[in-house]
Amino acid sequence: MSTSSKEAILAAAKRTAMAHGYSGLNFRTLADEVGIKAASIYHYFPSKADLGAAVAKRYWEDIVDDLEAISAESPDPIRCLHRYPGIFRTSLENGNRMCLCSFMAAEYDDLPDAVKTEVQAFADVNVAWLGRVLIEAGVVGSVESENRARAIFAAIAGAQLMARSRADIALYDGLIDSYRLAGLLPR
Amino acid sequence: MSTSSKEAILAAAKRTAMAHGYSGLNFRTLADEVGIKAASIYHYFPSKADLGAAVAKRYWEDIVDDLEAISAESPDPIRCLHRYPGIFRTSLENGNRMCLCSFMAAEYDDLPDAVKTEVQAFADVNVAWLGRVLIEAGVVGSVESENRARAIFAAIAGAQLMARSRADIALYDGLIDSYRLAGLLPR
DNA sequence: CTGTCCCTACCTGTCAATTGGTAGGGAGCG
DNA sequence: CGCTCCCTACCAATTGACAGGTAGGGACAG
Repeated sequence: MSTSSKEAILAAAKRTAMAHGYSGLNFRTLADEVGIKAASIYHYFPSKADLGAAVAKRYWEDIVDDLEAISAESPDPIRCLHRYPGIFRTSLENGNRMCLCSFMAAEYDDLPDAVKTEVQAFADVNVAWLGRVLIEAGVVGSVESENRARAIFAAIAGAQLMARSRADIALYDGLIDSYRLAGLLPR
Repeated sequence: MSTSSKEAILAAAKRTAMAHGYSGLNFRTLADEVGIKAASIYHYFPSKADLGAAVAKRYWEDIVDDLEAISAESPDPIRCLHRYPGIFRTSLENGNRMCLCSFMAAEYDDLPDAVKTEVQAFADVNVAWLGRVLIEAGVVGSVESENRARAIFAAIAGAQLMARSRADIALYDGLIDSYRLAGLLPR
């Protein structure tokens, strides 16, 4: 097969979790989408918690790739910062989905520990990248960079959440514009 | 009884939904908390969708009261804006819970239409209040007030989400500080 | 004052569907 | 043979929902 079942399971689980969260994942629906039987998923993932953790981990690993791609393609750090909101915009474009880890942040209380860890890692890699680029761009000093990075990350997650609740990408774009106008993001 | 069963159901459902979302609501657990049987809830709410809509509606109605209280107690609109983040902070203080409607915004795809309506109403009343106070404070003109209000609302919702995923109120406070430093919120 | 009627506020019992998870088997490959 | 990959056939628990019953109280006619 061109893609293994394990990869297909991860891909389908990612799509589902971005629309319905961790609690919205279930083995039968997932198996149908992949074209195998529910019990077969247990061959690759011993439990739902393991699957959830694997999906969340793969999710932030993919985001790291995207961030590195932006850095590689845009030598100008300001240009990188301009492109950053596009990552979250993509989820909305893709069937009004949202960031897996934002959804799971809401589900925090019901998440297995292994999944919580990966959700936090997602925020960490985003904040790390943002902090680095903010310093390069000279937007803030190294002391404030992490706080500002967190603020940008949280604000964009909130914008995505609000836009999703109206199924309105233009609302997302407007919020990003407002963040720039207000001074949270560079112009 | 001092409080009717209907009110007790609404209160318990609110507490649960703020921690586990709409999908986390279930009639048996709810009934146990109230001290009645699951079937009895149907006497007050014909379906889970009706219960969800009633809880979300009550939620934003209570927020309207809180906002009016802030306006009444603080003649200075800047002081009102300073106090606004406290509303979302309270949820975190209360067992690391989060805004009911932020949670439900994530669950958007699985929400009955009646519930969606109330979730959007929550955002509307917040944005309306913020927009009004922003104008009074002279932070922005009447043209930009709604956009800025939405930006503040979304950013604070995002801050709450991020703080919840770490069960860390200090993180929330830090984010609000950063919003002020960056110019999104008035100093 | 009394019997009838209907309402509110619950209850017991049950159902069908969905869920995460398990036991054990089989086909094919090295 | 042993390993990978996937299957059939289950199970127990949970869930939203429903049917039908009952205790108590108020209203009101006779």
